[in-house]
Amino acid sequence: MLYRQVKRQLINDIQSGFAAPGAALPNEKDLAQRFQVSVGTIRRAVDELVAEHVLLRQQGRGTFVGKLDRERFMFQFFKIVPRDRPSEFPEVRLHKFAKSRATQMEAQALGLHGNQWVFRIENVLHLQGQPVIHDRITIAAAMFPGLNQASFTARTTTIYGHYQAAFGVTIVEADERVRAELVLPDSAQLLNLAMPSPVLRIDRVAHTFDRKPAEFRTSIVDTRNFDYVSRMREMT
Amino acid sequence: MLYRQVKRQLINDIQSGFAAPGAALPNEKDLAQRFQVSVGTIRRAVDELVAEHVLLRQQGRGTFVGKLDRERFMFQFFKIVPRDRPSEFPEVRLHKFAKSRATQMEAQALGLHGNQWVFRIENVLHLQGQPVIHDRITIAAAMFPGLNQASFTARTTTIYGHYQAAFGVTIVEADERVRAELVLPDSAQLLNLAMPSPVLRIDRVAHTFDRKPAEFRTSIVDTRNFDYVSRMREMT
DNA sequence: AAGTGGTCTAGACCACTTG
DNA sequence: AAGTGGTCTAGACCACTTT
Repeated sequence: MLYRQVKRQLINDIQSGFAAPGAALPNEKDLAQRFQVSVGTIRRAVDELVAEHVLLRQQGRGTFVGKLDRERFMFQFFKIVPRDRPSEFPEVRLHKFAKSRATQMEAQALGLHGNQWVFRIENVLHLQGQPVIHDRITIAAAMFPGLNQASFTARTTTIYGHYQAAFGVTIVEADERVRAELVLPDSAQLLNLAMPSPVLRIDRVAHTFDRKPAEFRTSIVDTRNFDYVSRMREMT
Repeated sequence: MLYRQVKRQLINDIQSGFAAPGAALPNEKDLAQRFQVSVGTIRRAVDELVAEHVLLRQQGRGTFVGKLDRERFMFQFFKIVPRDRPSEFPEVRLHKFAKSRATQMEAQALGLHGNQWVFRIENVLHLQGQPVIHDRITIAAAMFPGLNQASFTARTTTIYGHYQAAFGVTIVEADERVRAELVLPDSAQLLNLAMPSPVLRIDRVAHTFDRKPAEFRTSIVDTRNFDYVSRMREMT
């Protein structure tokens, strides 16, 4: 299980900031020397991290730490697509930003004990010029020290890219539970929906390494013109 | 790209029935000799098929052709789970079985040209004793020659297991599009729902090897007590 | 004890990117 | 031309299952 130890070390390098998002790793021979293992063992460890999109290999160029930019967010974490059109990056408008105590449900989803402080962020996502998604995000204040509305709004990347660049929190996977509901008044107003309308509700827990929960998000989606897409394959 | 050729050969062995579901493959050394490659190349090809759940490796015992039994169906293809309970295998009740001409939408989903014959199968799936899912399945008659209601009903395994055992059609992946709708009268009656009720609608295209479409299925789900779950990771 | 897959090694050669 | 990752080889040794 040498390759497991190598993988763990590489993850540590990323979490500690020693290997920054977008930066190149040493070549495989050098890594092999550093860890005192063969190149094949390095490749096995890197193989897994590439499969998880944590690292990115480019033949002839090198191996790089994955950045949570728009492209990666769209293909890995954004599953709302137009019914008969190509996919599109949403326009995100901040609706609310607050700091308060976690509810019991939030604490459970985020693995907190007691009434820890959390940030609560609400966004309305627009597609093709129309409001389509109402997001409520909850994150533990302890994991994102110093976060505030100004810095959050001033970010130049995706929300997950901001978590990664500003707080060293790399989101690597997410679990979602989806159901159909009648829209509630607050979301109806934000999404310009009549009052009984069916909407999709998505509860997502996003995790960083070692399946540690980092974000809880509930999305209300108007699916008159958009679908939630899912591909069933592999599923490790 | 030798390992690609080996993988293709192994898939052919499964599709042709030469390697039957549940049967053991020759050991890695013998495979290496048969294909005139090294064991490492065999391992690489088998690695990928194991990741796709087409093959199953058991240390000390051997490598086996994956069977689409209840366990595999549940963890790979059945994503409707109780909100606060462990998952459960559904009781499937046949509601309709018919042979007719494909609609344009079905023909497109299944990659047919013209008004080919299709089987249309409707099921009601029960969970915890209650009707929860209304399935409409469409499959091309040409891909399932000789299928009839008697043999379909008499199957002793899952529907996908039946495709595999009786017709050599192995489902390996599925694409789904999910949305919220108000239930229509026919589904409302089958699921005992009042008449405006929000339900989940899932359009699924299931594929066999080489992404060849094999089944189109629309599921209407009562999500008052159940969720559609999805895990975002890897996503090759 | 014999047979299976699981891990690791050391090295060769190829394909691609960059200067 | 030099440096990177991608493929393939041949073999050693380990862990597990079965007889």
